[in-house]
Amino acid sequence: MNLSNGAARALTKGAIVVAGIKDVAREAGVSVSTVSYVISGKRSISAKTTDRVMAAVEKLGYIPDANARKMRGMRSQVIALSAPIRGDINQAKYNAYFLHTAWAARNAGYDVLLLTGQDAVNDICRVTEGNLVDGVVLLDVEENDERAAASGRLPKPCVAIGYPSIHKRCACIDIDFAAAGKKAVDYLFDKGHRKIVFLRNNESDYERESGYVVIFRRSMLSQAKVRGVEVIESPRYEADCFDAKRFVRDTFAGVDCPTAIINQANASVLNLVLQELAVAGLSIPEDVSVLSCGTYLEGELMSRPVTEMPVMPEKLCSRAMRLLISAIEENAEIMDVVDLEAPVLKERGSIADIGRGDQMSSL
Amino acid sequence: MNLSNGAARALTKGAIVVAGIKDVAREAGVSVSTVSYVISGKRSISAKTTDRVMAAVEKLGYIPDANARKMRGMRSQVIALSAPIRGDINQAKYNAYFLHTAWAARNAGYDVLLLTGQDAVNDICRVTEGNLVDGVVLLDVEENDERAAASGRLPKPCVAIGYPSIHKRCACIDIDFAAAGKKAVDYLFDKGHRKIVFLRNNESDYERESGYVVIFRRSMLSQAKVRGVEVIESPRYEADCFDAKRFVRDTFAGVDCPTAIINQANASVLNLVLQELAVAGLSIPEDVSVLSCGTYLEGELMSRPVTEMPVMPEKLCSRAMRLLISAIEENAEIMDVVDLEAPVLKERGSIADIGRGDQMSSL
DNA sequence: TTGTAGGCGTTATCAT
DNA sequence: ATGATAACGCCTACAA
Repeated sequence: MNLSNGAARALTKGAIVVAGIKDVAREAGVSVSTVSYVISGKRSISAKTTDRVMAAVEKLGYIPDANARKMRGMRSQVIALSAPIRGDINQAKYNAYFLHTAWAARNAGYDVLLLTGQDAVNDICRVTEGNLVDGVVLLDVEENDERAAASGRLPKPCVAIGYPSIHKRCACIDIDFAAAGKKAVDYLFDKGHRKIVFLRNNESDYERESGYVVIFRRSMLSQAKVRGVEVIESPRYEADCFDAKRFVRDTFAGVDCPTAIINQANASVLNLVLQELAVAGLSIPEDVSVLSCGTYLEGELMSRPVTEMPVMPEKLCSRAMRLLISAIEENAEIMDVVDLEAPVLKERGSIADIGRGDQMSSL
Repeated sequence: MNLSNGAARALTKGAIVVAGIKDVAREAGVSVSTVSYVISGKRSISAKTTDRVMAAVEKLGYIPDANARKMRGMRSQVIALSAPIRGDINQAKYNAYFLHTAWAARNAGYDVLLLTGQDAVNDICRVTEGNLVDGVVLLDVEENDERAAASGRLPKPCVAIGYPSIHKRCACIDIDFAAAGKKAVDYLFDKGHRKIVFLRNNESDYERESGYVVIFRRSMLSQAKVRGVEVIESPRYEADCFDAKRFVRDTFAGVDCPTAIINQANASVLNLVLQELAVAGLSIPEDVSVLSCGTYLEGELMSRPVTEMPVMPEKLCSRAMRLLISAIEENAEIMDVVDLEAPVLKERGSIADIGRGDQMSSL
């Protein structure tokens, strides 16, 4: 008999009583190990004992202490999600990734710890080395991402949603934006377009070399050169400062104006442009074709459907999570995995074939 | 001398070595308690010893195990953020709250654990009783919120951003939407408006009695009755299915059409309406006045500025966090706190005074 | 089938 | 000023 705490061991936290495994054991009239085994199911226990124990668990509302459990080398069942807030806090694009990551994690029995601090590398080290989390997902990965570069030192597996140039021991999941840039040009080329305007993303994303934004643009421009397609770039703008009226006026005023728009801006900006095109009397796709890339317009309220090469957060998140879980639970070696998904083009009738259909392009 | 593990105690996790406090102690040639005190600073240690210990900490990259720490009754420095995903996963409105909560938490030295599972009450119990978190923030609170109703049983403090009818032992932080509904009507009344169209939020929010949406509408309608203001309600619609063209046509076709819009829909819907108003040749505020409520348009890309009574997530989140932290760190009794902020009206020139200025209303 | 006991890494309470 | 050691709550090898 344990003298020091054989008596009522129920702890009071504030006004609320939290039962421990010993309380359950006493209530059920068995030993603590029996309770533990009933719960973990790692040993066969007689039905009668099991019932008594479960009844006690129910009665006391027993929930094992997550920390004591982890001290025994068990997993914490928590995934860290790194999404550093850089500059303005209005990062609407994160949202889908947050939710889908959390969703995928929960389905695998994990919770998500949100790391949004500026000092991301530090935070990640802290929670992995402190055994707070079992693995890490990197969001909003830049071309030269210091988190990905530091992932080599982490004691837990790590997956990036994105494709940084340095990715020591950190798996990468993304859409193949290089292929996407090429495909966008080829697709429009095949439909006869020879002069295209590129509607840029807001400038801050280029400045910090946000991975996909840069890769797509670079590849698109290079393929345009290959095909002999002329590309005009929209003027640069800061987030929430885009002048759609001016853009439309300047771009589509002259006689030899572009026949298509490749959009890399977000849904709001694109919506404003569509609106201004309508005001200017230009109809889609008769007067102007529109191809949106790196967006996901299906969930957005657009003033008209737009053909796009979407990035689907749900898919990326669930694949990233599957990979991470396999590393956590089956010790799978994922460090060298680079999984770039081929881009998909969703036709929604915003692109016209302007009929120089004599050429063919190979994908 | 401890025989069982006095030797090299550095644990290997995967290929990475994690040092424990014993390793640091051995490296520095001191006892574990000395290391602990150097780190916590709870006892004065000679400068020489301190230096040796810190050097060892640096060298080994020692980071205390968060779990062992918590076993000793320390805080986990983690806040749970409950934002159950109901129905579709495209809950863009959550985003600002996620980021601002995380931001406020980090400033106070806490991380955020995201709980988005369907079974919110269960998740909250699990993480609070399991000592995974020090406190809970409730998001997207409904009129009859089961989480708020269950908060009485939680062993950790809890703050709701919202104002549910039942809130046992759970503090509430929100904007006073009842006052906001009243103020919206009074403001337009004072400017001479006597017939108003209410642009509803999407239907799912009313169905599940999302707190603020319901409270605002109810109070607005009741005050309209008091003032003798006629209110037409926009047709119901599901998320992402709003027909703006039709709404504008049906509402502003006749001779005796409304002179003002009170908007409760999100920025996308409102943008579509503004667009259609322009197409219909109606200008703001000359032909139609617009007052948006429960939105936060400042961060959005609107086709024109709109006067609004904004809900500012940053403010709510930081107040909620302050309150929660005071409960956690100073054992403040916050259970009975209900903190409803007076609504603010941001003029942005979308409302006309149509000049029956003979009446005055008291706020 | 069930009970006993040791240990996970840390902090706090002793003693030195 | 520093060291040894007993908890914290749980899991599991070993004993019965």
